[in-house]
Order: sequence, then C-alpha cells, then structure tokens
Amino acid sequence: MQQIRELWKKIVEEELEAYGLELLGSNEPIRAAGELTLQKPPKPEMGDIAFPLFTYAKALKSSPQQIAQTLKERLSKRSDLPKGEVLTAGPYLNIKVDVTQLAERLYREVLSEGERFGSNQTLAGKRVMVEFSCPNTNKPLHLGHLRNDALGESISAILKANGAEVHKVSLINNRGIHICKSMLAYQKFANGETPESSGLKGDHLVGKYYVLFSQWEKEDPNAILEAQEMLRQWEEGNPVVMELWEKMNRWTIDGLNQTYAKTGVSFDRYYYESDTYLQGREAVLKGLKEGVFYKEADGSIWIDLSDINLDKKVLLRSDGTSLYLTQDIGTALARHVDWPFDALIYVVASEQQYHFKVLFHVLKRLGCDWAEDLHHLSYGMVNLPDGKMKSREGTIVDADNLFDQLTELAKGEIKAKEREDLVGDVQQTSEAIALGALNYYLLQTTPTKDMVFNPAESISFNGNTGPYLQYMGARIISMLRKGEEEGLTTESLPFDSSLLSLQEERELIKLVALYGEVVEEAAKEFNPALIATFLYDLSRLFSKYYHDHPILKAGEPALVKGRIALVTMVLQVFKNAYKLLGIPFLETM
RNA sequence: GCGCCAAUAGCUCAGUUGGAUAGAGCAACAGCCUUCUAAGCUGUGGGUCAGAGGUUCGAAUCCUCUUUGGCGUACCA
Repeated sequence: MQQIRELWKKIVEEELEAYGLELLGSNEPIRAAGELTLQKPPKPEMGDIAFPLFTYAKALKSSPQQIAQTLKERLSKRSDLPKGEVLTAGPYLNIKVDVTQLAERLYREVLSEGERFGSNQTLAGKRVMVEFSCPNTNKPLHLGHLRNDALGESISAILKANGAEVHKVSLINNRGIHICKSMLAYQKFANGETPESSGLKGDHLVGKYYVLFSQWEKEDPNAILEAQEMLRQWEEGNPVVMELWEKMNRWTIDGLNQTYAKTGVSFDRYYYESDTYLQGREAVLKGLKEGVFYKEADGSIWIDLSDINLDKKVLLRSDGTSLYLTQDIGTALARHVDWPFDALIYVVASEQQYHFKVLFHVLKRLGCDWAEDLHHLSYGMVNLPDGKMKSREGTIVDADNLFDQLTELAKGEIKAKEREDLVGDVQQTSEAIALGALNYYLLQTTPTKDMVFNPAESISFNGNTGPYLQYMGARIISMLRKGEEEGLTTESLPFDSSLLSLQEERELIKLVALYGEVVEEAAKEFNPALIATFLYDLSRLFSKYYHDHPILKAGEPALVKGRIALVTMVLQVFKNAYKLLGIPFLETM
C-alpha cells in the first residue's frame, strides 16, 4: 500500500510541477508551496488516497477546486498511469486505487510468510534490551504491574516483529527496608507458617506479613527501628537474617512465577538488587575518585546537575549505604557488560520520569557513551473508576485475584452458552479468554496516558474488548472447518481477486495491506495501542462483512474461493497481531 | 513555589508531518436468530474538542495566557 501511495504521489507531483512550469514558466512557486501532502479520504467511497490542493492556490492563481480538475484532466492523458481511478472532490484530488493486484500479492505473501506476514527488517541487527515488571519481593503483583507486564511483553514482541534481537530482563527488588518489614513481621507473628502449611501462594503469604507490619507500626513506634536494625544486620550478612531472607524471597519468587506463567510473562535474564547495589556503590566511589561527583562533610556523595537545570542529587548516603539511584547505576553498567545493546528500554511508570532523567545523565557523566541509547518508556498510572489505587485503603487490585475473577466470568459465559463440550478444556479456555480480556484492555490505551481500569467493563464480552477479537478468530476457524466438513475444496481453484468487488472486500484488503505499516509504526512509537486500534477496526469490518455476505455459500465456486482467500488473509493478520498484544488465539470459544 | 504531563459525547477511549460533516465502545432506546457460533449485526439520540486570545486559506491538532486534575521536586522505592 505504501508503494502504491508513493507512486501516485510522485506522479501527481510531476504533473503539478509540469502544470506550474507551463503556466508560470517556472516550477519554483510550486516547490515553494511545499511538499505535496497525502491523506486518507473520510469515506471509502471517496477513494483511498487524497491530495489536498489548498497550498497551491496562491502559486497557481487558481482555486484548489480548479487545480484538482486540471490535474485530473492532465493525469488522464498520461500513458504510464497505474491502474485505478482519479476523482475530484472539491479542493481534493482523490485516487481510488486498484486493489485486485494488491489482493493477489497479499495472498501470495500470506501463504508464503504465514506467521511472519506483516513483520519487517527495519531493526535487523539491532540488539534491544527491554526491562519491565521489576517486582518487589515483599508482596504479590497488583494491577499496576499487569499494565507494566503487558506493555513489556508487547513492546518486546513488536520490536522482534521489526527484526530486532530482543533481550527481556527484570530487576528483582529484593533488598531494602521494605523487604525487612515483611521479614520482621513474619519473625514476630508467623509461628513458622509456610506456603504449604497455610495453603497460601508464597507471594501472598509474604504480602500478608508486609500488611501486618503496617498495622503493627501504627501501634508501636519501635517497629520501624527494629526493621532498620534488621536491615543493618542484613547488610552485615547476619546468618539468621540471611536465612530468613532467602527463604522468604524464594516463596515470593515462586509465587510471582506462577502468576507470570498464567499471564504469559517471561524473561531472558533476571538481575537482583542484592547484587547490583554493590556494583552501583563501586561505580559511585570510582566516579568520586575521578572527580565526577563530590563528597559532603558528612560523608554523603553527590552529583551537581545544574548543567541540565536540575538540582543536586545524593548518590550514596552519609553512612555509605546506597539508594535506589545507586543500584540502578550498577544495574545499567552490569547489563551493558553482559549483553552489549544498541538500546535499552525501561518500561517504568511515569512517576519516575525524573529518576530516569537523572540516571541517564549520571551514566553520561561517568563516561558511558551508550547512555544515549537508554529510553524510559514511561506509562501512565492505572486508576479505578472510583479513584486511585491506595494500599492504605485496601483498594489495590490484586493481580491473581483479578485474573481468577475474569476466568470465572468467562467460565460462566461458556456454561451459559452451553458450550462446555464444544470448547473442550473449559478451564484452559476460560483462562485464555481472561488473559485476552486483560491484555487487550491494558494495551488499548496509549501507554503514556493515565487510564481507568473498570473491572466490570474489562470482563464484558461486548464491544471493544479482547474476547470480541478472540471471537472473530474463532468464528473464522469455525467457518473454515465447516467448509472442510462439507467437503468444500477450493484449493485447486485459482484466486481471482477481481471477484472481490464489494465495498467491504476492498476495505478488508486495504486493511490487510495496512497491517505491516501499523507494526512498523507501533515499534517507532513504542505504542501497542496502535495495533489494538487496528485490530478492532479490522474486527468490526470483518464482523459486518461475514454477517452480511455468505462465504461458504457465496454461490459460484470461484467466488467462494475468492472469499475464502480473503478470509484466510484476515485470519493470518488476526493470529499475528494477537501475538503482539498477548491475546491467546482460540480455535473455539 | 518550581518542573513534567493531561483535559474530546453521561462514562471509557481513538483522532501526529494542521485539511472534507470530530469517531468508536459502554450505558439508553428500537430492530434482526428454521441460514458459516446472537460472545454477533443494524438503527436512533447524545459534542462550546476545559476557557480566552493568536498564527493560518483552514486548528481538537501549533503558540501564549487562564482554569481544573495527575505526577514529580526525599540521605523512599
């Protein structure tokens, strides 16, 4: 589609310049008016490409309407005009492109490329590291993590589809005062409770004691002091504390891994804060020696960021312990050694924009020329319909709980439709629907924007939702299966795309052609929502098409073949695009 | 206070090199199942694109100011 657009643009440009030259004796005024803009007409029947001609009115001393007319006439005299129709609509020159050749090319591509259809090599040879999730080991995942995970997985898949070599990494935040809080509460109140004895998932068990600590803290001012003491003991490597730490970390990580397994999240490599905070400290001390940083009288180490209009920032506390920023410096350095990258993308909430601005600059000052290759993919907060999620008020939406609720609702729907036997494994199908619902809901909003997560809406099976998309795929499979069962064979027939002359068919072909461009754009903008929007458009159009027009019973075998070919193309786009958004493809639902 | 970001239908969101009558979904109402899954399709109503200026042939889109909201501005993460 892109090539077709470029071709028409070039031709119209040539004609415009030739016209200008004849009329004015020079094509300078045309060029001065700027490059020809190209857009899409508001309605499909008006054509596929539109050239607004307002800008040339002055230079050509003529109305845009008149220019459009003249261009249309001039174009009709050209012998090298590509197939298609030239239209005028007031001040616009519109082109209705010929989709029959396009359809045949696309069909060949779909058949030969299969699951690679729509991907490209724009980022071939590029090594991109994507950091996301980064859980704490003191509590289970919540809704905010789910957006982070969905984005991280999706961006990774999108970059891969653009040819990049992608390395997914996570940083486990397993160290610090917040970790000690859950440990201390456990030591005090647990009586040796374990995931096995309690039947609780490990991360939820540890989270329970983190919550208990907060309650205790309110009643007893010593609580925080004891936690601080425990942190000191941890840093000294006190064996009792270390043992507890390792045990509870294992519980949490086991629990998190169960959640990841359900939600389709995985990593190529983990980093642990308990390792990287030491590396960060070394880097800061080295930077101090080299004069990049300076030391205050109390022993704390600072960087002056006035060169980028920011304040001073602490890198190492006066007692020598490290901060959030310190360990992120260590992590970045370690990663660049482990897997030298062309880009590192941090998928982290927008509230940390300032942090990353500082981090990137500190690395630059430390002499890392690759600091230029670091990007913060800053995504907005997830709010609830009645406001912010607040742990204090217990309005945090737990990830496991949410996923289970969605699964139950999907299950209920399958039962209500009496489709248990048809779908086979009801539990597995319900989980796939729940995951599709969740990922689509979280990815359909532009990443940078805050969003409202409406649980009731997310689980709805009507409208702009994951299950609606999954349903389209399942319907196509069902239809094709039915065709086979009825002994319909069209494989030997040639595909005559000129038979696809309905408005909807033209539109579907163009959308199939557009898919590859959307994949490229999504990578350029780090925006999976572009794919979500595209998928929904395709779904709606397809839904209407197959509702209004029979496929298997289209009549003439050649037409049946043509429509099945079209459906095959749409199906492949669905399958490929679902993967980029973490929506499981279901053959039956 | 300062910095960054946002504001589009009752609600949730699309709408980017500035272009044609600002679009979807949900919710409401009204239709459509002896026919490829009705988890669907069709239709109706619903807008001062926060407000005011400016640039432009043309502004939801660019600039300025104002209002409202979010986030940040920690020897927290």
